[in-house]
Amino acid sequence: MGVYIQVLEGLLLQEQQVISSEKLAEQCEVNPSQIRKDLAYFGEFGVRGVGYYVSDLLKAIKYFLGIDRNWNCILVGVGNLGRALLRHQQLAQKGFQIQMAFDCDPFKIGERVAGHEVICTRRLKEKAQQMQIDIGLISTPPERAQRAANHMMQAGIKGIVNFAPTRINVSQDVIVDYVDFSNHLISMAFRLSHP
Amino acid sequence: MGVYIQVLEGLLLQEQQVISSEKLAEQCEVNPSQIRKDLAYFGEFGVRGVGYYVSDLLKAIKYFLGIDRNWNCILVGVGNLGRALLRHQQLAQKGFQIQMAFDCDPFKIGERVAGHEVICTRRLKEKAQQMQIDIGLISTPPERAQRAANHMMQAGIKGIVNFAPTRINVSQDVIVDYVDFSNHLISMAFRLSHP
DNA sequence: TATTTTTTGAGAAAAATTTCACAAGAATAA
DNA sequence: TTATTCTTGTGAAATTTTTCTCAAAAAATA
Repeated sequence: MGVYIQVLEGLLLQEQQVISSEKLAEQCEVNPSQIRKDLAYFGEFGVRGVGYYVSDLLKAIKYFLGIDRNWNCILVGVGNLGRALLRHQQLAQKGFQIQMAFDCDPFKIGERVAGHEVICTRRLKEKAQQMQIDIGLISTPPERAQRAANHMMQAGIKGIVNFAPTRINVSQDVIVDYVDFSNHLISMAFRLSHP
Repeated sequence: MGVYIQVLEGLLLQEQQVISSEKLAEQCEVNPSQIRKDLAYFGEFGVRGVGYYVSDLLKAIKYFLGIDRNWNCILVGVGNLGRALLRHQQLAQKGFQIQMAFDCDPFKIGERVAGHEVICTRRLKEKAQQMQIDIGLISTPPERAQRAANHMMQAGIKGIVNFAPTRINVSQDVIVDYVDFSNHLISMAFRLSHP
């Protein structure tokens, strides 16, 4: 689904107004039927004999995915990855704005990174509740991920994206998504060794 | 599959020698049958009535996935994400060693990042061929990703992990894997808006 | 206007994945 | 030794996902 947005935004930039499922499929490297099924899932957006209107389709997808608005995020763990996330343009552009950055290292607290002052993690609840925070990003070392998650839960955050390479335990009403680059490299190693 | 490794390494650290598919499933948040099917795929590693020997299982999985050895990697694009990848301990620990870093920005060329001197991307072919490079990582802005991929293909690299949020075109014998964090945040936004 | 071409939407078919259910092997207890 | 308990490996069943196929709608052409 994210691929569709990526490709459609590219088309918009090239000022292409209409695209068929076949052409879109080519660029996304999937089957045309797949695309039609996916898009039909949230309404009839195509026009038979014509294709899909790029701009309308993009709006519809974004609305459907819930990214037609801003999502307030906070980040815990201002290491290398944390800094990369804080400076990442792409996220803010897509409406995922990292509003605050936390770390428990006294040497980092007070430092400014990409326009944010690094705050002590213990002040997370207090600080995060001043603003409605939707999503928490964890980029701590694995051994501190659970504590970061606990702080986030105490602040009432219901969505956690965990970049630390470890599982975390959360209450039932909290959604966790795991991101681990090593998995991609492992998958690559596997594919290269089984030609 | 990557989850299994993560959890098993945790168990190894806790010096737990044996684990049942049920317990492993619990920690990996999957179905026990799933685990047994997956593991049975590359041989009979369990012992009925007992479970799986953590250390043996880990070795077997790593062998099967092709990560029982080192993989030489290079990176193109020394921006924020590139720096985070260069400094990322996890990757090197898993045997994915980033041997060289390239960038086309004259201000970055010559700079040292995590023990690597940043080299001009035009010298990629020449430099990479001095050592057998297995995998190329792209962490450039999207508009430079294709060029980075071309350089990698010219150097004979057959596996590309693309962190830039754009599709790239490669010859048939090259494997590409796409990594895009925004997709994870999009998926989170979707799940939070459809409770 | 009628015919041909294009392309969607959706039901049917096919393929892949996940889960169930249980025989069989291994350990423990009686 | 024999019975009981545990837990794997695997064929069958269920579910999900993907692909195929084609009627129907829209545009282009004659």
